[in-house]
Amino acid sequence: MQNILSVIAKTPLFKGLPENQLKEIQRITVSRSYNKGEAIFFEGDECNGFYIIAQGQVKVFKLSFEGKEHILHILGPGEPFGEVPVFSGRPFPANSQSLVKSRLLFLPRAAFIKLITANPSLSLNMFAILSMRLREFTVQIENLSLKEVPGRVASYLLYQSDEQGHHDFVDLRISKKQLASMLGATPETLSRMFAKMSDQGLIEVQGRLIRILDRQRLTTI
Amino acid sequence: MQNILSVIAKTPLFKGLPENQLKEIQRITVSRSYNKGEAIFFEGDECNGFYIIAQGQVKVFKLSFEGKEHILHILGPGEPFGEVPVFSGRPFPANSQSLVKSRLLFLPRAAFIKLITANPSLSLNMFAILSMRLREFTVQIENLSLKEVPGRVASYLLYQSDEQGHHDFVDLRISKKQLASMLGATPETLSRMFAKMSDQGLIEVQGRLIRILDRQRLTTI
DNA sequence: CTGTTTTCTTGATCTAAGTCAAGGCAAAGC
DNA sequence: GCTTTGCCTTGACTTAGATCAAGAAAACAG
Repeated sequence: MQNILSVIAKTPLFKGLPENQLKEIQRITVSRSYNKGEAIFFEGDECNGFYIIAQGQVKVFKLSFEGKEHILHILGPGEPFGEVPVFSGRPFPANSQSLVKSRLLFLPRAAFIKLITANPSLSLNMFAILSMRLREFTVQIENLSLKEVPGRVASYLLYQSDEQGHHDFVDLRISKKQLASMLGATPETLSRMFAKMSDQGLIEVQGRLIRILDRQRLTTI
Repeated sequence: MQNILSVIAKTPLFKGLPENQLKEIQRITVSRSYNKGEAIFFEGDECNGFYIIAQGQVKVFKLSFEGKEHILHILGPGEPFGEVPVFSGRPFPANSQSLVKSRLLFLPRAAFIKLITANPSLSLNMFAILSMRLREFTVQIENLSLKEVPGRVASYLLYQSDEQGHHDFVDLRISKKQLASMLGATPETLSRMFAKMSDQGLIEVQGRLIRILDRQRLTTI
């Protein structure tokens, strides 16, 4: 198990900060453990801090009135979440749940705001992260409203393969049910899309590993 | 025509800042004019600054491969836009176009970063703005993927009536075609929904003015 | 290893909403 | 004034994807 300091040092949020600042951050963080399936916060909860993932995997999601779920983010080690309401001063806008056994670092609101006020380079990092989230949401909204399911699947695969640094395969790293929830579709539909795309020679599905056979054609869907 | 300083002072991004900081911001801004329909920037353009609307109205939108347009925002006086890529150092993620004759303030990237580094309270104000917008996107995603068109129309009307400070009517202020685009639907479908909701005694449509007849029932759609 | 639970796949059916088409209306321009 | 252009509405038709259902394949717990 890594110590708090090394986790903090690797988080993009704190990149470029001097050692003494990192230690100061370490002083205000609290480590918390969550079991698989355990709730971290609920939509509407008051927010008195945000989280950084030390180990594990977490989902942030919305629930419809009928209990249907849409996953907004799936986050892994080093990534912060729940930071939005820290600044808006409003309750959490979505739910969060641990997908596996996870260890999280909790940063209390007041202490963090003090820190960020005193440190311009931390501010810039935070701006970059918030901007990035905004951009991701922009893409998600674009996909949901302009593309149909096959198009969303294709752009997800292309985006992830870039992100993972490969050009001919993608490791989904999440269940297909969860992927369906992220793409705004049902598991049945996603399954059919994978089958169809396989028939068309676009991809090859082996469990959670998707081999990209025709990248070119995939971009035009 | 208002002067630059009074526009800056009213912008949510800078509201509440002391006079001297406002003047510093004023010093780095450039005023630019745009005609109706004129492009402000395109998706993929390098971002060397962002904009604030002094006068007029602007849309920020994405284009699908087939040329279908999805409006992300319609912005009016005092509202900033294009600030997202300033910090992440990425190109513009969407297109922007002036809907009417507009005057915009342009804030160059380099000068602005310098300013922010020197002003922590400016940062905190801007964090709050970004966070609010992220919250709004969260709601938009929820609406798109968890609700059907009638539900989206209903929540838009309810949200806007609150926003405008009325409880029994809404002035759309944009064309129904544009509204349809914002809600991820076609103009035909929106028209049918308005007709249906009128039949059901939920609303009354008079051009761009929508009278809310049964607020209670509208929330349950 | 074995039973249990969850995930995944495939088929049959249904429906919300998109597309195509045509007519009416209103604002903008000559 | 008239004409043009774009906006809005309504109808007929089509289709993408949801739902329901049931079996196969993994993942998990004891």
